Amino acid sequence: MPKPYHHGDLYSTLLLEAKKILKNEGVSELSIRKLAAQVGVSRTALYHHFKDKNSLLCALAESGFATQKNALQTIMKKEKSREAFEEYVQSYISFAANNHHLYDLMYGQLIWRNQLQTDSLKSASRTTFKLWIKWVEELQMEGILDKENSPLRVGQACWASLHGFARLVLDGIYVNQSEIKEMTQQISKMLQSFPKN
Amino acid sequence: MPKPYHHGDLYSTLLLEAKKILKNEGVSELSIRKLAAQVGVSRTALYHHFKDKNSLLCALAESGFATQKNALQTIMKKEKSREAFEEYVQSYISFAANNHHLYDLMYGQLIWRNQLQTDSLKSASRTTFKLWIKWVEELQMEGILDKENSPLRVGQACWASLHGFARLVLDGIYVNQSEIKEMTQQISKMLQSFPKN
DNA sequence: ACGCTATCTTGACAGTGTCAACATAATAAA
DNA sequence: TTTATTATGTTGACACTGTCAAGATAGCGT
Repeated sequence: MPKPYHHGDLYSTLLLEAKKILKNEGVSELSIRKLAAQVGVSRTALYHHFKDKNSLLCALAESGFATQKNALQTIMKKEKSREAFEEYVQSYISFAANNHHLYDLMYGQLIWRNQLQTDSLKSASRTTFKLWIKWVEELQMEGILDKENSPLRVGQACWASLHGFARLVLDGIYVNQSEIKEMTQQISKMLQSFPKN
Repeated sequence: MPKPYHHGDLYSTLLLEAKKILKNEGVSELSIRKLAAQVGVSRTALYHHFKDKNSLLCALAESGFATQKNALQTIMKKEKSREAFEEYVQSYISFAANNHHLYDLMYGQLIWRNQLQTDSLKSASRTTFKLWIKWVEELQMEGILDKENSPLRVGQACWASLHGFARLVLDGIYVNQSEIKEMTQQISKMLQSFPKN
């Protein structure tokens, strides 16, 4: 039986296969033509399901925000403690390390520079960020994070630090694996607020 | 008089013109063919002066590390104070903001991922980093930065925060200009160590 | 059965980096 | 000074890339 002219569920298949390529080879190796070949479809079939390559990348990034949001939600159910905060910091860096190329996509210039985000991606990332700020506020009330500044400010500052460290690790500027865990702990401590006396 | 077959100083001219394109249009718009056309030379003339495109990009990044090193050197001559530290934080973010695409190149994955750096670039960046660590040590001795950890660790952690914030600004994730200065101050404060009682 | 629309295909175009082969100029050796 | 060598610049070609236009095929509602 020859393969049918219509694929049936090309949208999902493309996303799935694109995820594989992204995970294994990185965004630089994710070309539309290669993806199409791997799925067994012509070069331009994708354009009936995604506006362009950017839309595909946005869809991939969006799924990343969903998993990050889930991770946040589960940790927010736990007791608010310094240990929980460190655990989150640890998991944030782990997520970045284990999803190298996806993280690039989620927070990299490829999509964000020049505001190329899909509306759908915008709202997904905003939702995740808002949840993060909410948790920061809760931790502030517990005295774990600095109370002197607004949840938004503290959340932004903490996230900047996490993101910066993640980037340095991912970009190969910090490479020593044993250092990384140690440094993660230190950053976690550095971000916390401790009683002054 | 027709233009001579040999350019005379093509290496410098290529670097200069590449810098212009990088500054005005970004690395994504810096193509070898466009650069060659702009200089008035054939597409492949560059290959007699640079091994490949990556080498050209490394050379550009290298010049960035030189200016960052100079900035560090001048501020290190000043009195070691909390104000000096904040000034450096401010200048770091300013450098990133004013040299958008150059900063991308210096710390971005394009060069660092997969260890594509030129030996020359490696040593330039290492020199700048070592100087930074040295200053951190001096600030530790003044009680401005945390003394409990090694200069290397504290320097890495601080730099991660600066880099992270710079990236978020450059990638258009933080855009509000008025917020940026305020946040820079907060990060500067957050990184400093204050007496516990 | 007919027409409409969604889906998929091939052909084409303007880009990209870079290798091979060749042309020209400057420089070192005879 | 002539000759050989090396440095520098040129054109042609190749394998890529994303995406538009036009045409082919299938499914679905009327």
